[in-house]
Order: sequence, then C-alpha cells, then structure tokens
Amino acid sequence: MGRTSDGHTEGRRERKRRQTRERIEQAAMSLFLERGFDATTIEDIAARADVSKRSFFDYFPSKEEVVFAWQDGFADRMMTAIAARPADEPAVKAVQHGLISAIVLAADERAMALGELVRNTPTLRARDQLKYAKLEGKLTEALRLRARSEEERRRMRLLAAVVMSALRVGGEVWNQEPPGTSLEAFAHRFFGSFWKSLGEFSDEAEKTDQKIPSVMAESAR
Amino acid sequence: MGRTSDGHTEGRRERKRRQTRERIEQAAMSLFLERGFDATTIEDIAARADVSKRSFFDYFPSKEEVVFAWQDGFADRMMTAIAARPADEPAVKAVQHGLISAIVLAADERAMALGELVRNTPTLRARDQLKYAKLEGKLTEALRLRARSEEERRRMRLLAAVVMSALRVGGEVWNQEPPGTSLEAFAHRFFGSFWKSLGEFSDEAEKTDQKIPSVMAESAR
DNA sequence: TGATAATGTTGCACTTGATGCAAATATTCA
DNA sequence: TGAATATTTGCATCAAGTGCAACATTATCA
Repeated sequence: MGRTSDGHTEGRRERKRRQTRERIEQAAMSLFLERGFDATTIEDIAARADVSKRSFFDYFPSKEEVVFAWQDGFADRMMTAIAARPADEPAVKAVQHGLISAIVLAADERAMALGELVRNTPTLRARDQLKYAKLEGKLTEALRLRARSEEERRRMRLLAAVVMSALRVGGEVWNQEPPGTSLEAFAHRFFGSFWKSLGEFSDEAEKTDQKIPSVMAESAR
Repeated sequence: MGRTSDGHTEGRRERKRRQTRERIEQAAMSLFLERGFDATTIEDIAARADVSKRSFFDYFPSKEEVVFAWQDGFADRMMTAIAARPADEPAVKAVQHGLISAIVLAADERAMALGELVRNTPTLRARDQLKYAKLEGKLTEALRLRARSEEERRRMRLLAAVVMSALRVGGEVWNQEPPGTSLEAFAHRFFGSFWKSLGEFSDEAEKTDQKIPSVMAESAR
C-alpha cells in the first residue's frame, strides 16, 4: 500500500479517488483552454475524463469550482509560510514575505494561462472576486495566530484587507509589465511602494483632521 | 405625455416599461425576503409581477441581478458626490465624504434587509463580492477625474482599492455595532481610525526597509 | 384617422447545470 | 470467501437561461 506525504496510508480506494479527481481537473482545464469555459459542457469534461456526468459532481460541486480548485492549496501554503516567519517580525513584513513566497511557488505557466482564461470569461468574474474574499479570511486567521493583544487582533483584520488590495492591484500592474520580469523582485518592489503609498494616504488624511478615537479599539457610541 | 426628471419626454411605452421593471423588482425582493433566494423560482416572481417567465429576462439578465439592481444608482450617486467636492480637497477626504454621503442616502431599512439576505445566502456570496469590484472601478474613475498628474492618476487606483477595503471592513464592524448608532458618525469615526491604521502599517514597513523606487511610477525592470 | 413601422410580450421548444435516488460495481478486511 | 462499506452510474426531475416566431401594443406620419 502506498503512503501519502503525511505518512497516512493510502489504499487503492483513496488513490483511485485522487487520480480520478486529477483526471477530471485536467480534462476540464484543457477543454476550458481549448474552447473556453462557456463552450465546454460537463458532459464534455466527463467524457474526456472517462467518468459519467453524474460522477463529475461527486468530485466538484460545480463547473466553476474546477477553475478555482488550486485555491485551497495556495491558501494553505500561504498560511504555512506566514506561520514560519520569525515571531518578532512585524506583521506587515510577515505577510509580505509569506504571501510573496506562496505566490512565487504558485505562479507557473498553468497559473498564468488560468488567469487569462478567467480574465476573458465574464461568467467567471464573480467567482473570481470571491477568491479574494476567501483568501482574505484565511489571511486574517494566519495573522491573528501571531497577534499578541486584542488590539492587534483587530488590526489584523484590516491589514488582511489592505494586503488583498495590494494583491489585486499588484496583479493588474504585473499583467501590464513587460514579460521576462522577475516576479519575486517585482512583488517586493510593489509592496515597497504600496506601504509607502499607504503612508501618504494617511498623512493626507491627518493634515486636514483633528484626532479621532479609534472605533476599532472600543465600541464607542 | 409625462416627463422624466431630466426633462426627456416619457411616452406610454417607456413609462410602462419602467413600471413593469419596478413591479418585477418588488415582487422578487418580497419573495426573497419571505422564502429566501434559493426557494424562489423565476416563475414565482413572474407570477407575482404578473408577467410571463420569458418577460422576466427582458428586464433582468438573471435572478441574481435583481438583488443587486440598486447598485448602479448607488455608484452614480457616489460619483456625483465625489465630483461635487471642492477641487482642492485632498483625494482621501473627497472619497471619504463622497462615499459616506452616498452610503447615508442608500442605507434605509430595505437596504439593511437586503444586506442580511445576502449575508445568509451562500449562493449570493460571489456576486456580492463582484459588487465591490464594480464599485472599485467606478471609484477609480471618479478619482481620476480629479487627478492632476499622471502620477496621481496611478495612485488613485490604489486609493480606490484601499477605500473598498475600508468599506468592506467598515460594513462588518457596523454590523456588530449596537443598533441605534448614527451611521454617519460611525462612518466618519471609522475612516478616521482607518487612515491612522494605514499610517501605522506604513511606519511598520519603513522601519525594517531601505528605500525602494516606486514600481508604480516607472516601468522598472 | 388609419396604415404601417417599431417595439414589447408571450408561449414553446430546447440546452445545460445541478440534485436525489436506487441499482450496480468495486474495495476492504475479518 | 463473503459480508460490510464505499464508489460509480443511469435515470428522472427541476430550474435557469436562450432563441425564435407569433401576437399585441404603441408610435409615427401621410
């Protein structure tokens, strides 16, 4: 009997299940890239993966979910990477490095093709946005595991949100970047300018403002 | 013949069309609130609005879109409100005030009920996230109309993104707030602490960092 | 006013995504 | 091997959404 990476034994049953899932995913992805998402039916996918149409839904809850199946793995790697950062590192740096290392690992050709597919398939836009929301949730979790005070826990929710903004906008800028650029270097540069911009926004706001008690800190009425 | 608010004549045809649309929207919303989104079929809606199932799709492209039909009006009001801010006001303040005034106008009972509906209808989560993306696009537009340099235009994309973060997180915090709180006051307090937090994130990042050229400014390779 | 063009509405047939269920098949393990 | 368990499949069914052609209403203008 085979064994999975975490030492848990994997019988024929589990192995076949995993293989079938992979077969379906690959069949679907190749069809999506060939004909487009909308022009591919579940029957097409099932046929190429050599399973029944009904079985498709035993592995994926919907056609859309196949496109975003990679997400869970990505989120896990991101969480692990953040957890691995030194405990005394400031949160902003821990996310930046953790996120970037997860991105660099994930950003292969397949991922790029997938991004393009999503970008020119209007049907997928809503589900694509949900991706960020899910990731934001995971990011909040990961950051809160490091938080050392209630106050910091609250701030982490906000940090996760703005980091997702960085990811979104960074992605856009990256897509306009000439090909051949190093993704990792780009990402660090982008984050650098991102933090700087946040500071500028903050300064602009302060200039015209009197001090205001934090609404996150206490439930001020 | 009647006239619309913008002086354009409205014949029977246009008037009936508008009325039918409103009837469908109300029929749908009342059914959604009574039975839930998933438990309501298009035929139910069509029946209550007294049109054929086929006609429903003449007015709305899908069941989901009815729930988010208010969005266009909101975005327009937001853009108008921002455009109405003094030209020399810093961008951060212009968005804050513009956005808040649009929110205060929109936040009636119906909107709150709708928010709750969306929150406990998993089917709508993806489309709900798309709402923010669309709004972010409009916000970027509105801000860029005020921008006075290319550099500022680029920064506005980022500002729009982080402001949407504020909207998202602010909404969450607001929903945990005791009822009876003034929304407008809350929103201003929240934005105050938001800008402050951005500054803190920025400072935390600077502490551990050397200077980095802005990647937004030039297409540095 | 009345003919005609333009637009709106409806019914109908059809495709596809998705779900429940029960029969058939494969796998595990004592 | 054979009983228990899990997987796969086919089939029926529902609901969302689209194209199309027939029909109804409204607008236009000679």
